[in-house]
Order: sequence, then structure tokens, then C-alpha cells
Amino acid sequence: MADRVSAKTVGRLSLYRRLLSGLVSVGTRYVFSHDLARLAGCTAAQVRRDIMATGYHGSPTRGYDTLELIRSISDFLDAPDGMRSALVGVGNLGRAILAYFVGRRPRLSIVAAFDNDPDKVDRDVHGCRCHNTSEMQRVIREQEIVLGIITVPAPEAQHVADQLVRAGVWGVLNFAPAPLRVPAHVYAEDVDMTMALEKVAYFARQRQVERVAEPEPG
Amino acid sequence: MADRVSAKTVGRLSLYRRLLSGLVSVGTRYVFSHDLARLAGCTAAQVRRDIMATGYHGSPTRGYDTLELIRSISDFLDAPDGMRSALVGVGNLGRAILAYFVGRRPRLSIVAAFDNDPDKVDRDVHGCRCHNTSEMQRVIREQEIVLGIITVPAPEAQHVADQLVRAGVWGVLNFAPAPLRVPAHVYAEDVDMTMALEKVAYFARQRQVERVAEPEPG
DNA sequence: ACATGTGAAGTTATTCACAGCC
DNA sequence: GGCTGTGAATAACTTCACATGT
Repeated sequence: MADRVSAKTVGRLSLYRRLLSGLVSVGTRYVFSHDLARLAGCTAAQVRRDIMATGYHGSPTRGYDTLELIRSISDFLDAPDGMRSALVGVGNLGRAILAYFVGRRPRLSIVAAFDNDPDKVDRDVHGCRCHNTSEMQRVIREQEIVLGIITVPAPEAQHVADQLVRAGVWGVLNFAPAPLRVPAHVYAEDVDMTMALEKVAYFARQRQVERVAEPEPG
Repeated sequence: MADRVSAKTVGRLSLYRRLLSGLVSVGTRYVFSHDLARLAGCTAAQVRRDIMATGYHGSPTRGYDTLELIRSISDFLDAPDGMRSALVGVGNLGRAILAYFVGRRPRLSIVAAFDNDPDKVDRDVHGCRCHNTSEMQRVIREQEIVLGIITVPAPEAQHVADQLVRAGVWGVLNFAPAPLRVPAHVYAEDVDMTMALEKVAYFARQRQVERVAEPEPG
């Protein structure tokens, strides 16, 4: 658990934990790496490697104890005192994310939203108070918010990111279709839906072309 | 342009094209790989490698002709006759995606939406007709839809994916936080926002820990 | 001079395959 | 026998570095 872990492993651990929670909720006490792999859509070796990073050890006879493994992944991923996020841009996408996250994870919570629209400011959106963007610096410092989620239109994204960084956040999750520039001490991740759709379009077509060219694979 | 191209390269090509469109719209005729790299947040060598896949060649003196490169990437990525998509699940996230995509790309368009809510069925949502889910098979075949976008809650996602596959789609883009199982001839991609946020949380904290431990980096 | 295009090298990620254990 | 944990092998991806062209 001391050595550097890749972004992919971290992402998959987050996924395993979610899958494990589902298993626990239907009463499953133990899983084998193969089962988790099938659920996660990867290989069993991958699952075992990833779990190594958390320091947890399963049993060759029973596999992994679901609750213990959830705890181990959580110890690895989560900050002991939790981390608080703010969302900027309460459009459709912002609301969708608020609806999904608010009140779900106590250790990774969205505690404030920002928008310029007077119809949204000073109201609760899916249980999260929306402030005017001009209040960003103050609210982020007062509420000890360390993560920012950007759901504004692309042209505003970089400016919002700069404001978030100035307010002292450590990480930014950007949904605007424009890569961000942030200082080295801030971690930024882009979720690009256009890219995702174009990837699907490309590879879906590619497979179809192959299928037509070579209808009998074996 | 004949050999297999990686998903990462395809994704970046999609990004380059978007960045190039922005450059064209402000009148930029030529770019060097370094410029594109800075905008895309990667290295110049990466840009040049990726562009190789499209078969386009720049000039050592002027760099890449923005319009020509857009055309080359489009020839590489896009289906000649375009591809039509359907979105299933007209909640906040579904509406956000419709608002963003509808009417934007003629060669990769969302032409139908599906939901079970009677308040949404047979109405237009952001310019896209919403049908009852029971109509899925018929509409997808009639309108020659080949891609599905899933924005329903996690428990319904697999069932929706199965319906889409049965209706004959080639690819699925899944926003529900549950990995899908699809047959080998269908391409599926998951966009997992929870995973993305947890990744940001983890690495943001990690950097902060390092910063505190070692405040003077050089 | 300085940029592209690209083999070669380097780096990172995944899978194999088997020792060890129940 | 079939699982985990993991060194070793493989594959995938990125960067280097330089030949080539203008």
C-alpha cells in the first residue's frame, strides 16, 4: 500500500467496491476473483493484482470476504475524515450529478453548488444549496471544500477551474468538453462525453465492418 | 489507416478535431504539433503519432492545415453515411446529453429518445422525439439506429442494453454505474462518473499529502 | 533552423503460469 | 482440485531522437 498505484487500478477499486456493496446487499459473504472479474468486465488476474494494492488478502478456499474487502478498499481510497466537493454549473448535467451524489456517500459529499442564474441561487437543488458564483471563494474556504466539479459550458470551464484553484481546491473533475490547465499540485480529470460517443461510433462500426467481411469467425 | 488503432488514439483524434474546429472558428489556418499538444494536454510526439493513423501529412514549414486535418480526421472517424443513435432514459442526465448533442453533428446524431414516463412520451425533448420504451424495437429498426446511449438507473441498465442489442444496435454508451455485458459483436463503453470522482478524490489527496511531506520540490 | 514522420527505446499495464495453501 | 498471490513474460502505450525535407 506504500508504492504508487496507477489511475486505472484506483478506478477499478472504486468499481469493485460498488459491485461488492451490491453483493453484500443480496447477502453474499464471499467472492472469488473470477466472480468479481465477471461483474467488473475484466480478468481475474487483474482483480487479484488490484486488490494487492489495498493490502487485503483473501483465502484460497473461500475467496474474499465481501465486507472485509469493502473495508480494505475504503481504507485505501477514502480520506479518513472525508472530502467535500462543490459543483459549479447547475444545468441539466449539474442537476443529474447532484441528484446522483447528494446524500449518498458521507465520505465524499457534494456540499455546495454554484450558478449565476438568479432563479437557482439561494435555493436547494436536490438537497444541495446553490450559491452565486461570486461567493465561490468564501464558501469553499468556509466549508473546507477540496474538490470541484465543473459542469458549465466549455467556454467558461477554464475560468471556473482557475477560480476553484485560487480558492484552494486539490482536485477538479471536469465535464466540459475542453481540457483544463491546472497547476501541478492540483489533480484534474476530464470526462468527455463527446469523445466517448465518438469512440463508440468508431469501434461499433469497425466491428460491424469486420463482421461483414468475415462472417464465420471460427 | 489500415492497421488497428487503439481506443486511446481514437479518443484523442476526436479531441483534436474539436480543438481544431475551435481554431478554425477564430481563423487559424495552420498549427504545429506542439500547439495541438498544449491544447490537448499531451505531448507533441503523441499528436504526431495519432495523426499518422489518419494518413494525413503536415508540412515541416507550416505544420498542419487545420481544415485539411479536420477533414482527414473526419474521414477516419466518421461513417460516410453517418450513424444514428437513440437515448434511453430521459432523466436529468439524458436531457443534458440530448441538449448537448441534438442538432450538433449531422454525422453522429441522436434521432430518438425512450422513456416510460407518460409525461415525456410522444413529446419533443430538446428537439428529439421521446417514445415509450415498448416502441424501442420498432423505432430502432425503422429509423436505422445503430448506437444506443443508456441513461437509466443502474438496475435497469442491463435490461435496456439487452433490448438495444436485440433491436440490432452495434454499439452502446452506458452512463449507468454498472458495467454491461453485451455480445462480442457489439461495442460497449462505460462512462462511470462515480469512478471518476473517486479517482479525483484519491489523487488529489495523494498530491496534497506529498506536498505537505515535501514542500520544496526542487 | 525547425518541424514532421517514424524506427527504436523506454515505460506502463496486463496476462501468464506456477508455488503455496486449504 | 481450485483458489490466491506474485515473479516473469508479454503486450500496449508513450517518448526519444534523429533522418529527412523545406
